[in-house]
Amino acid sequence: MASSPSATKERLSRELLAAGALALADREGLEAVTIRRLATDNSVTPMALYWHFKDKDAVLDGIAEQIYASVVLPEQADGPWNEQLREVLVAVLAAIRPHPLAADLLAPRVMKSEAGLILAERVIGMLRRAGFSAPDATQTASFLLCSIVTLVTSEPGRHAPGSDDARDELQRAKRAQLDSLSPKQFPFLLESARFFLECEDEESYFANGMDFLIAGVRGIRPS
Amino acid sequence: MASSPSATKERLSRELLAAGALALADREGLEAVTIRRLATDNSVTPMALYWHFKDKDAVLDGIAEQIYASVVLPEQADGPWNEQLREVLVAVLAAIRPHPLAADLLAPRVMKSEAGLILAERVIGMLRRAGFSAPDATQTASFLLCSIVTLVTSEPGRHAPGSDDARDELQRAKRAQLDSLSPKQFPFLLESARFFLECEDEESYFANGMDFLIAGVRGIRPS
DNA sequence: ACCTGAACACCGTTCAAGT
DNA sequence: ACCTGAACACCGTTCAAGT
Repeated sequence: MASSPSATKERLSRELLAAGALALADREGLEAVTIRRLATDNSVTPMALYWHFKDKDAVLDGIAEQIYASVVLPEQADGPWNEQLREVLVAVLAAIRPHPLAADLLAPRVMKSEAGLILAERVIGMLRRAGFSAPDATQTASFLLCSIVTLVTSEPGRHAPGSDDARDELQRAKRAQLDSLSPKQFPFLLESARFFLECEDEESYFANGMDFLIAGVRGIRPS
Repeated sequence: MASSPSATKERLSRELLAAGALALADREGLEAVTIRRLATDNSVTPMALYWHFKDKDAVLDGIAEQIYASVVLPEQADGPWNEQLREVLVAVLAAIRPHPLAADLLAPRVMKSEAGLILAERVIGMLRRAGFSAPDATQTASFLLCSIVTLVTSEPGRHAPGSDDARDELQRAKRAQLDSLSPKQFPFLLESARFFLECEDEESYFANGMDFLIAGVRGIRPS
């Protein structure tokens, strides 16, 4: 059951533990990420983790750090601000999408890792050059990054953790609940029910989201 | 220390408990909301709560329900879709703003309360009338509601729980971290540091956010 | 219907101690 | 430097029992 049950007993390390924690979160959700669970998965005492991390929050910081570090930022180039911005946001989205169950950690932790700082610097810089004041660029950049996370965490039919059976069960319950709504009071919700339960076309969902965000920025951009 | 230490020993009830839970979350944050803590605050055994709630998650559902129920939806009127939409989003924002520490609960729980369902129905309906297809209206409505939450949870300088001293300490630490960044590598971040730490003009922050969202919707709206 | 008592399996964390 | 052992204070939850 160990997440990396290599017979070669490797030394523990911050990076190794963080990688295991991320993998665990991806498989079983964030609630499964527990000091004690990580310990047994790494064949070690719970207290061993406290050598590598200050406390549990630092472990979660480590998970977030890994995801931010996996963002492959496009080369700095010149071109229309909106195209540049889009490229960066697409890169962030691509890094977060593989980790829907860990994404809840990200928003409050951008400024807690080198990779997150680099990302924030980049986005703020782009907005500044696009004409935003310093406070507006700051707030908009922060909101944009959170929005990418939201796009992933609130995707309809996001695969929850747990066994397939458990998920089917939950899916059925949700459908039953929606279908039982009064057609007089909730006509649109009834029509929308199936689109809440699963995302038929993920690519167009995310493409729409990106378009929305770029349009939003354009809308409040000082001319 | 009880949250409602009324000498008149009232009977427990779902609503009373949920109200106490929300008040507690507002004061001390969601981590403080614990079955056992609620029990002692209400001078009762932890197990007493299980009569009124299936489990802890149901308690959290109760908190979210209260916030959604506090949304004062504007009268249904006809007028340009964007003005109508704005009014509704403003109403949602007004309901959430008083509860920044509980807001993290809201996004995944819209469809779990009557008030949330009414809200979703309303927004989807508006988007449908504005020309959106059923799937697009569903996804956009869901994203919009999450975005209002994001606006509140990621407001710079959002007041964290804990004593004033503890917060000042945290604030100082953050400032120190930001100020210590390399000016060559993070020029924009340094310029932005103060705007991360506190929001100088809350009203313009939220007004900007609303403008952003409406512009986003306009941007992806089918003509 | 509404609440208590005792018990269980699980947490995060500290502190002293080992190598 | 890196890990263990024992212990503490806290969780959520079940089950049987009381009124």
